[in-house]
This record gives sequence, structure tokens and C-alpha cells, in this order.
Amino acid sequence: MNSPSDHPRKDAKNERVQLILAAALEEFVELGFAAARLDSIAERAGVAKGTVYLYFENKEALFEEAVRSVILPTIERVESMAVKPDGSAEALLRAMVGAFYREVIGTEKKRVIRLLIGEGPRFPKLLAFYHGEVISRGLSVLRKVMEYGVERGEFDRNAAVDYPQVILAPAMVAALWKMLFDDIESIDLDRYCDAHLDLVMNGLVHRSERRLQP
Amino acid sequence: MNSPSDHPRKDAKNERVQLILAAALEEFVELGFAAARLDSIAERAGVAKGTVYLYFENKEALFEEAVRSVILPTIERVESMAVKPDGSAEALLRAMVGAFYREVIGTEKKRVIRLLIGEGPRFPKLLAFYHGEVISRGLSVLRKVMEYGVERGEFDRNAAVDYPQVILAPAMVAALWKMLFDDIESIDLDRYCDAHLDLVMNGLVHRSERRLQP
Amino acid sequence: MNSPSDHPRKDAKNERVQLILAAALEEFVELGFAAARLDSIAERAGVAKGTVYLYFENKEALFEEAVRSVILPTIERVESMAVKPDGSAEALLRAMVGAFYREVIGTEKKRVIRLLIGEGPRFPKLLAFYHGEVISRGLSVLRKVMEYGVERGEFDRNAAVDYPQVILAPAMVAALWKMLFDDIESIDLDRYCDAHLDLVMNGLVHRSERRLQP
Amino acid sequence: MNSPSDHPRKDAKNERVQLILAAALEEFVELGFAAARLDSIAERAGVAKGTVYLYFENKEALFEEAVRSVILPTIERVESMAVKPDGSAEALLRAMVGAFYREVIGTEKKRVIRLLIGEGPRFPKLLAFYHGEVISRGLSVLRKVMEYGVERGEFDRNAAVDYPQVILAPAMVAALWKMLFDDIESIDLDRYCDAHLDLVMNGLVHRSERRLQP
DNA sequence: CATGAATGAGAGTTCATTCAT
DNA sequence: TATGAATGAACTCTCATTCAT
Repeated sequence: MNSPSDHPRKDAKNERVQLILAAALEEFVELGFAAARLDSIAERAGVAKGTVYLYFENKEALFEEAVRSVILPTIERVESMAVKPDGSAEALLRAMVGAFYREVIGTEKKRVIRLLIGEGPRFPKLLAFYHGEVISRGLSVLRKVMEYGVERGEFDRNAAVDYPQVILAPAMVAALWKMLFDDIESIDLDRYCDAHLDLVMNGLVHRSERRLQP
Repeated sequence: MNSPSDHPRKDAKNERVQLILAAALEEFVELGFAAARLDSIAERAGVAKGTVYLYFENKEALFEEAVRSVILPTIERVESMAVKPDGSAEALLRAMVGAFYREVIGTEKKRVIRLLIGEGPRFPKLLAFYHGEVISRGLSVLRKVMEYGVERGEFDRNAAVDYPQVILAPAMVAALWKMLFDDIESIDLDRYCDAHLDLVMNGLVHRSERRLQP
Repeated sequence: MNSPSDHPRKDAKNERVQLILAAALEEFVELGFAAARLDSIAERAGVAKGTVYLYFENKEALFEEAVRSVILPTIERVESMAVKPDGSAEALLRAMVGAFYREVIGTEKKRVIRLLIGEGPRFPKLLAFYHGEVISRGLSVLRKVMEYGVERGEFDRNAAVDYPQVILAPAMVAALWKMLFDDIESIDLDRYCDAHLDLVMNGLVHRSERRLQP
Repeated sequence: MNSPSDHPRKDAKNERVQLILAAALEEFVELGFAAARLDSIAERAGVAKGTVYLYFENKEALFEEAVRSVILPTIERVESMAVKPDGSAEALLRAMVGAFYREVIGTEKKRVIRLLIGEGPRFPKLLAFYHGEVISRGLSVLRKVMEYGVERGEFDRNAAVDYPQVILAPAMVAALWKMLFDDIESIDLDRYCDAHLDLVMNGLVHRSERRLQP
């Protein structure tokens, strides 16, 4: 019943669509929306230019769907994290941040982030989709872990609870750095990640200096 | 002697160049390099299309110079920070981060950052210039302040000293957020900045929990 | 088997290319390279402007190929002349010169000569091609006929054997005259050709005057 | 009265005009009418672009006048030839043809011929002027010399008397060859000239073969 | 008179989109 | 369904011509 051979047509079609989406994403990520050429995309996908228009209304639609298609698996990853927490909050947070380094910065996915930053304002619907499905979910997972840490007495009620962006921000910057400046001044991602987590956990200020007495 | 009327030609020319650069920057920032139209830029600047070519070789050169022209004043700002530190390192760092929020995120300058992220890979020379003149200098100022704090016993020798990017990263993310998601979910920049600084100074982990005794 | 319907695509394509080449040649011959407009060429060919670029890289390439396309059949004509001579050398030479009048000056081909004279220096490769394939072959055919005439005792060993250009030169001048001055002072091509051949065969100097005794 | 210092203004003006004309001619001869740039011409002449328009209505007018300005001295040369002939017709003709080789082919003047061939059809007035002032006069001088030779019994009444173009044609071809093919296959102008004159005087056909009996 | 900055029409070229096959 | 030749609007860039200085 679920066998793929039940719908050979649909499968063939789907395969083609996937091929085109992948090709489109490559091209868009390399050149940006405006400079990307439909010709190139078709060639990369191994189809004729006209074929692209059988599945996608126009360049804009293709762009949106191509970006959506990489965002989608990410959504599932984010959702799978929203499980009930157990163990130390610090360990949880370290795992989550580490996952971002591994799965985003360490892969081609970081390039989609650059694409979204560059083209986002001209694709507000895409931005809204990305925000709603990925960003806000991701941030709320982070927030929950922080609250969990506070409840456990592990974390201070830091103002960052209201803005979980600040927690992941160094990773975002690392992603951008890798794509823009790594040729000029490369960063060691492992050590950078350690610095990131060290800061997030401990901050800069020396312990004894601080208001141990609330 | 220093009167502008001494060089009426040069001044008129310079004024025109500034006009065109400003117009170009607006257009590029709004639409990106490829989608920007020379026609629009000329119109924005109130000159004829051909006039642009009197001062700039081609679209690429205009782009590079327009971006450089906003980067330049920033270089001076960064250099002026590289003074000998006094007072508390924390106060210094807070002042510097605060300046970034005020002078970059609070102004149109943040849009140039987005432009550089989006177009950078196609303009490596510009990227190298920006890195050399702004980024690496800014980071080294940050690093010095952190080392100063460590010397004073104010800061721990955090791994972030090696990667000062992590210190400013939340501000970068705020800048991007403002441009991409603020319509959808706005952030209060003052409170966000507090959260940023709170995290950077104190980290998340509860004080007493920690290795007061190492 | 040889039916054109075997390759309908290729034929259609070829037909279009021929159409464009013919249109381009007309335009170039009328206006010269620089003043020719791609718009006009496309219109003459009955295709859209973009279509031209499907078959030709740019204006230069189109020019070169257009000129080559008229030169090509000429090459074959010249080669076909390079047969073993028989009969009188004078008759042979008269036939060849006559052919030039008929097939070049009497047709549109003369206009390509003017085009080559006008644009040649900016298209040295084209010039080299024309020289190698047409001029030098044509001249060597002429030279052979003259040598044949000398062997037969029909011709003197005139210095013109080394420079066969002088033999055909009056025809070249007639071609140019037809295109430049015929409106002002027309020449009768038949009588001109007679004058040409009379001069070439007999020269001006009265017979008896001459060194019969070498 | 005729002293040039009487009209210093006019002289200065005239000098400027000559400068511009010379510059224009160079540019037109090198690039043809359409590809020539007013900017270049002004620069070559050492004046500002606007200055050119003080003396010449537009590019067309400048072209016509520039070409006229080289044609003019030629007119005088041609007229000076139209003296009463004495001595042998052959010597006269040889002198005239030799003058063409020396004064046209051996100088930059040949380049104007190429320019006229290339651009002529778009400048019919210029062509008419050139024909009326130079060509037809030159041809009639040639014709007269030939008639003089016939009267003297030196020359046969060759049909070339009606078409004196054929006499000079080999020199025209030499001029064109020098400009187009000399890089590829150079010709020795002295030997070529000898071949030219040998042919014109004697023709190819062996003496004794001929109708010594009219 | 002389200048040269400014103009803007017009050129070559590209490429998203269409549609006959 | 798939193709890719054809289209033509739109782009960048050039350059003859003008005109305020």
C-alpha cells in the first residue's frame, strides 16, 4: 500500500522535482536570487529549461520552494528537541549548541542562512515561514531549557531567558565567519565552540567578585 | 584659506560623487548588487545615467566604493577606541558594546552589514578590506579590554579571549533580527542589550554552584 | 535517405542561420561593421534580436561568419579553375578575367570586397583567411596560366609573372568604381573589360617600335 | 598686407582648425567613421571636446572637411601635371605612374583612399567632390598623355584610351595590398612598379606573334 | 573663445518565460 | 510529459552633442 511502486508516475515526478529543487538551491546559494540563472539550474538538474516551468510557476516560486525544502528537515530536528528535559540543564544546552555547530555550521546548511539573510527582505513570506517554523520554535526550546535550569537551581534567572537569541548568537556569527572570512583568518570551530559555551555558562566576570549574596 | 570656495570645481565634483555614492548605497542596500539598477541610482542621485560613469568605472566599482564609503568612518571610530584603558574593564566593555548598539544597530549602518553578508563572496577584495580595517581591529580592541580585565583580576581568563567574536555576536544577531524579523516579532533593543551584557558578564550558571575553589 | 526530412531540426536550424547570415551581410555591406545594428539584422532576418545570439557569440563573430559565408563558395570556384591548362594561354586568361567580371563585379559579391577593404584591418584573422583561401590561390592560378603562356611561346616573360595582381587589378578597380562612382560617371563594363584585356595582352606601345630584336 | 601677422586671430584660429583636421583624419583613417571617437580626436589635437564643435558642425562635417583637407593638395598636384606634354609619351606616363607610387602609396595618403572606399557610399557629396576634383582630372591627364602617344605613333590606339583607369589600376591594387595583406605577404614596391609598367607598356603577348601588319 | 562636465538616446547583450513540437 | 528554440523586455554602458562657466 505504501510501496513506492504504487505510484510510479508520482514518484518519477517527485524525483524530478527534488532534482530541480536541489539544483536550484545550489545555484541560489552560490549566486543569490538575482544572479542565479534558470539555464544553469536546469543544467545542474539535468532537465530542459522548460521542464522547470512544469513544476514551478516562476523563478520566485522556485526560490521559495527550494529554500523551504531545506528548511523542512530542520523543522523536524527542532521539534524532536522539544522533548521533556532531564539531566542537567547545562548538559542539555551544551548538546543543543553542539548540535547547531555540527549540523548547521559543519554542513552546507549554513549557506542557506546566508541566503536568507541576503534575500530575506525580498521574500517576506519565506521569512515568516522560517521564523514561525524554525526560529521561534528553536528559541522556545532554548528558553525552556533555560527555565528548566533556573528551576533546578542550576542557572541564574538571567535576562537572556527573555532573549534566547543571545545564547546561540556566537554560533550564528561563526557560521557567517566561516563563509566570509575563513580564507583570510580561519577559526578553529572546536575551540571557538568551547569559547562560546564557556562564555555562555560562566561569563567573563571573576566568580568571587560577584554578588554571591543576592 | 580653508574656504570651500578655494576649489569650487573640486567641491562640486566631490559633492556629486557623494550624492551618487549615497544614492548607490541606498539602492544596493535595498535590492542587492544584481537587482540594483543604474537607472534608479542615477535618478535617486538626481543625475543622468551617463554622469555615474564619469566618476565610476562600472557597476562593480560603484558598489565597492559605495560600501567603502560607509566603512571608512567606521574605521576611524574603531581606531579611536584603541586608547589606553582605565577604569573597570566591565565598564569599558559595556561602553563598547553599547556603542555598537547605538551606532550600528540603531542606524542605517546595520544594513551595510546585511549587504556585505549577502554580496561579500562575490566581492572578496571588499571583504578583505572590511576584515582588515574594521573587523580585525575591532576584535583586537575587544581582546585587549578582556586581557586588561584579566590583569586587573576582574575577568576570568575565559576562552573567549581567543575568540572575541563571541562577545559581540549577540549584537550582530540583533542587527540581523531587526532587519529580518522585527516586523514579525520585534525585540526591545534596550532589554536585549541588557540580556546580552548580563550573559557576557555573568553567564548562565549559578554562582555558588561553581568552582569557587579551584 | 538524403531527404532533408531526415534532419528536420538541423535543417530548420541551418535555414535560420542562413537567414541571419544573409541579413547580417546585407546590413554590414550597407553600413559597415560599426554602424550596422543588431536590431536591423534581426528584423531583416525576420527573427527576434535574441535569436541572433543563439547562433552567434556576438557582433564580431556574426560579422566574421557572414563574410566567410560569401567567401566560401568563391573558394570552390577558384579551386575549380586550377585545372590543367590546354588551348591558348590568352584564351584561358581571357576566360578567367571574364569570369571575374561576370561573377564578382556583375554580382553582389563586389560589395563584400569593399567591406573587406573597409573593415579588414580590424579583422586580421578574416583578412588572413581571405588571403589564404582566395587571393593567394587565385594569384597562383593566374601565375600558372602566364607561365603556361610563356612555355608555349605565346607570352613574353613579363615581370607581371611575379606579380599577378597587376593582371587582375583593372577588374578590381572596376568593381570599386561601380560601387563608388557609377552614379556620377558610369562605365560600360563590357567595353571596360575589353580595354582591360587589350591592355593586358598588348600593352600600349606600338608593335613595330619594339625590340623585335632582343 | 599679406603678412600673416596682420590677422593673428585668424591665424591662431586657422592653426587650431588644422590641428583638429589632422587629428580627425588620423582617427578616421585608423578606425573608420563610426568607430572614431570625438574624445580621441580632441585629445589628439590637444583641445577640449567642445572646441571641436566651435569649428565643425558635427562629426559628419568634421569627417568631410578632414578628408577634403588631404584631397586639396592632391588637386593641385594633379593640375600641375596637366601641362603641355613634350618628350616621349612613354617617359611621361612612366613619370606619372611613378609619382603615384611615390606620393600616394609611399605615403600616408593611401590610407585616405581606403577610408574613401570604406565610407564613400555614406558620404556621396564627398565622393562627388573627390571624383570631380581628383579622379576625373587625373584620368583626363592620363588620357591626354595616351592620345599624345598615339599621335606621336608611339602608342597603339588601345581601348584603354577610353578607360584610363586600367592604366593606373595596378597601382591602386598595390596601395590596397600594402594596407591589407602586406603583413601576410609583402610586395616589393619597386619590382611591383616595374611589373606594372612593363605590362602597361608591352602587354603579355609575344611581339612577333602580333599583327605587325595592322 | 575655450572648456569639459553633464546629458540621454541608443547600442549590444542577457535571460526569464513561452510554446510548438 | 518534456523539450529547447524563440522571444523581447530590460539591463549596462557608450558617446555625440550641449552649455554653464
